[in-house]
Amino acid sequence: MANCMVFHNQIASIMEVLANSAVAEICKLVDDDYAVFRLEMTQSQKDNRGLRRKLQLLELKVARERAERTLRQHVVASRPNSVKILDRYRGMARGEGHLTGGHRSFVKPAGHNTWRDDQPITVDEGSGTSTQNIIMIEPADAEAADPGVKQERSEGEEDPRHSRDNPTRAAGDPPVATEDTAPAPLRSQRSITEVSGMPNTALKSETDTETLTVTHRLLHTESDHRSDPERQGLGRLGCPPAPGSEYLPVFHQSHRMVHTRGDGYGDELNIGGDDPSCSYATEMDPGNMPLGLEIQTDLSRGDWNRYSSSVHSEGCLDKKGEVIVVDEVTVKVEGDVPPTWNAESPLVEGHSQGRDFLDYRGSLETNLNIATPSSLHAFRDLDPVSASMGPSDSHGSVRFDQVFNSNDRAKALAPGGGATSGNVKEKRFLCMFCNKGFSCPQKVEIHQRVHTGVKCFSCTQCQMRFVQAGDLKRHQRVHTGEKPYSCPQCEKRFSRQDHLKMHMKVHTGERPFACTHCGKRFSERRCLRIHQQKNHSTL
DNA sequence: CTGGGGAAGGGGCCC
DNA sequence: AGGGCCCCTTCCCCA
Repeated sequence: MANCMVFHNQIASIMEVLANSAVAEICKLVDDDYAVFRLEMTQSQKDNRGLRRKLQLLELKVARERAERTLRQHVVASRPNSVKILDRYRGMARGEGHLTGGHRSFVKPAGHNTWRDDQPITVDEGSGTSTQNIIMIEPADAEAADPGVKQERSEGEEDPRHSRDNPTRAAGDPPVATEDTAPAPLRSQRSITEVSGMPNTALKSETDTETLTVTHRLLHTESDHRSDPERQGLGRLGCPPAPGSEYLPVFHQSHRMVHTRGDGYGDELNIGGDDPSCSYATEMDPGNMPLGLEIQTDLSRGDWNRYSSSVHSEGCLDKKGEVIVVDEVTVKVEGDVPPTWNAESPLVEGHSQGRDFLDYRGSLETNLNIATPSSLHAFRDLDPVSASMGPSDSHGSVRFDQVFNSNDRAKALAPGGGATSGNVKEKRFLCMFCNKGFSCPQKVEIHQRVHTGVKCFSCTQCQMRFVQAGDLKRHQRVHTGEKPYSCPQCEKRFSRQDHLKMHMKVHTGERPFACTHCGKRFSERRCLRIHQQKNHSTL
């Protein structure tokens, strides 16, 4: 019996040893295979990256050739050596171009609050049917030729639409018939030629070139110049101390828009950056992406993605405020500058202190396609928002005529108030969409929601969403019925003070808007406009 | 009935 | 956050 037990134990121990050795062998085999597999994977990925780079280079080359060919066809003959800047967005941004169809596409270069007399402007007003207006701004080289002229036009050059900022009004003059103001005169001779009906390919090519270049620069500098407000000790709403004196374009972008490629590289991304407090979420369907976005995402297949998590932030509720701060090292212009590179764009001139500054609009212009009203709508429709939210309604579209307050931009970039001034509230952080300056990146983020269509604040009682918390709060009075403002002259109550103010005109008989044609006065600008359109239509 | 204008209500956005 | 201005739409009244 004892022998039997001993034998059994020996058998058991042998079995255990055998099992252990088998497991060890299996593990070894798995490890070896896994190592080989990983090696192969790495090699494949390396090959893929190499092929992608080649592809991008080829695309770049083709795009550049195409752009050059197109430029040659449309170049303005008067300045053969000038740098051409294709700027589609400016025209669209002001509600011009094809957005308003037939409106003049007279634009002022972004970030450029001055117009020079030596630059002819050619405005094609008769091409309202164009679906693609391209503003070619030239030339940068003329700036150096006559640097003093722009000082003469540093103010009072704003779009008459923005009468709020009109100095004449500020001086106390009633805003009489502001709608009657003639369309913006050709304020200078800046040579802006709108090329109507230019094929998209031309613009796409330009954008392609710029995007690639900008992306490469970001990649090269990201690790060194990444800005992390939290790491810098910034609070949620804190504004950073001014680390330098340059204007800093703030690069804010929803990373989800870049991460939806689904090509495997997205796995490397940190997608945990969503702000949980924000009910907003953006999903871009690659199939529905605007053309320009595809360009960006093409780049994202490569090295771009691995950096994107640090580049992007949702920015909802101002929690993160991550920005890319691009300093002068980042934006050094090298010799091989694409024709559209804004190395000498007006933006540079706006704060020239011998520093180089690149306009990232070219890169983001790919995403600017999102910001067109139609695509914004699509953008919203793609937005699942919160679980309580249904499909987006028709509200909330971005009105570009309001968005682009050129006077603000002028103030932001004015020599006295810009980077060269000693103002405490330097507006060093630029919106990359419209170049408007802000004093801290958080403000830029909030502002840029205007362009991106990001609306973080949703109403719990309806499907409305808002860019700003205050807007939501104000909106909720619609549901609550709260009307804290009462008219002292009558029983009427209002939910908003400005509505009460407007109402008070009923009692005061104030009619500040007068028609310059017939003298009829109106209490509202809208009424005057309608009146003039119907009775004195010159539009 | 229709069009013009007044008034109110609401959203967008900037300061 | 609140104030303020812009714009728009809608409703109503009246000639």
